[in-house]
Amino acid sequence: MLEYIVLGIINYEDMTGYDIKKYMECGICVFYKASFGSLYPILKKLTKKGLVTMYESNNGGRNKNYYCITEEGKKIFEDWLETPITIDDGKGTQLVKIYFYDLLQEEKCRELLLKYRENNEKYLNELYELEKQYVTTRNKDCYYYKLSVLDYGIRVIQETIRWCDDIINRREL
Amino acid sequence: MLEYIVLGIINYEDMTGYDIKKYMECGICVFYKASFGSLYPILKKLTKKGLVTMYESNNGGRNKNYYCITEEGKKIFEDWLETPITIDDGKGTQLVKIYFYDLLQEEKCRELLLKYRENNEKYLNELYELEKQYVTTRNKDCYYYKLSVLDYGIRVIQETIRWCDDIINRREL
DNA sequence: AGAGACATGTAATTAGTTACATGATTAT
DNA sequence: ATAATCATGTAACTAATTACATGTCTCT
Repeated sequence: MLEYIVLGIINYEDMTGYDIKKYMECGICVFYKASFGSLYPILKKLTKKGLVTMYESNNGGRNKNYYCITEEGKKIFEDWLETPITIDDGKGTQLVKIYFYDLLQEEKCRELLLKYRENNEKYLNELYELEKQYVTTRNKDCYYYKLSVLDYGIRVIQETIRWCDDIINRREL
Repeated sequence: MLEYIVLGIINYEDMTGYDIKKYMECGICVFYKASFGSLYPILKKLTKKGLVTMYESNNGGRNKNYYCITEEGKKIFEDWLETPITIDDGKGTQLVKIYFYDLLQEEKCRELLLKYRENNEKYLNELYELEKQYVTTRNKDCYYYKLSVLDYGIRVIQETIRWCDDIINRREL
């Protein structure tokens, strides 16, 4: 996951590892937090794979290692970006893809968002099913927090669907 | 994390690894999904640590490996349960603790939930700050999806706070 | 001179996944 | 009989964290 995020970020602009971390802290952090301990090794790995290249640069000051995406890196990133967003991990980290959706054509974007919305609807129905089972087979009072947790899942998915609708229709946020 | 969930589940009732997985699929799955590849090794690890014990049982049918929590296991689990829920991971997996909150005394429970609510308020303000920076320093149209992602984070936290209020006040869900 | 941010990295560890492998029991 | 579900496990791999280690630059 982080590999793709890194590719996506340096796709906008060449950056150092340190810059990438700072960049992530203004937005992507909502879904994903990176540590230097994962970031630097990933930059080396991507270099070895030929998806990025490194060059040193000293704009007046000290030497810094800048990373730049290669053509192959761009391709790998774009393929990832265009694969549908899955919800089966339950953590929503896949949602980070949407952060980069301004790179997609409007039509593709709409298609992917509608697909994602649809998957959320399906998942929501599964949660409703689970809830129904709880309510009918168990004593409600003993399971207050267990039901609450299910309710939380339902609320988040409901909000996700509303949000999808809003961004698909480009409503004022 | 999964270690504590496993402890929490067999704390209710002795179970096999297979049972634990089934059990998780009715509720906890909202936050956490386990595979057998992680579950079985964890059961062995917990046994080695002395937090659970294993016994074979054949209720008429084939032999199955049942796991039972020890006194020490209970202690470890309860300590984990009573430590405040963190939100800094951004994935919300820590929320799974609430699933087990019926084990806590009402007062402790309320205290932990209020603390969690408070942390969410703080985090929400950080997100508002980020959003403000985006809106003032960048061209809004180029950053539509980046802003959307921030907006999503904000909405989820807002919903989380509402949900906290509802369960603290034991409102009908 | 010292604090704090900038900058890069490694080592040990933790936590988990996927795929594979095997076999028993139950319902149709 | 055969498919589905029950049941247990291992091996190879992936992904990440935390703590450590080092040093530079900028501002006050």
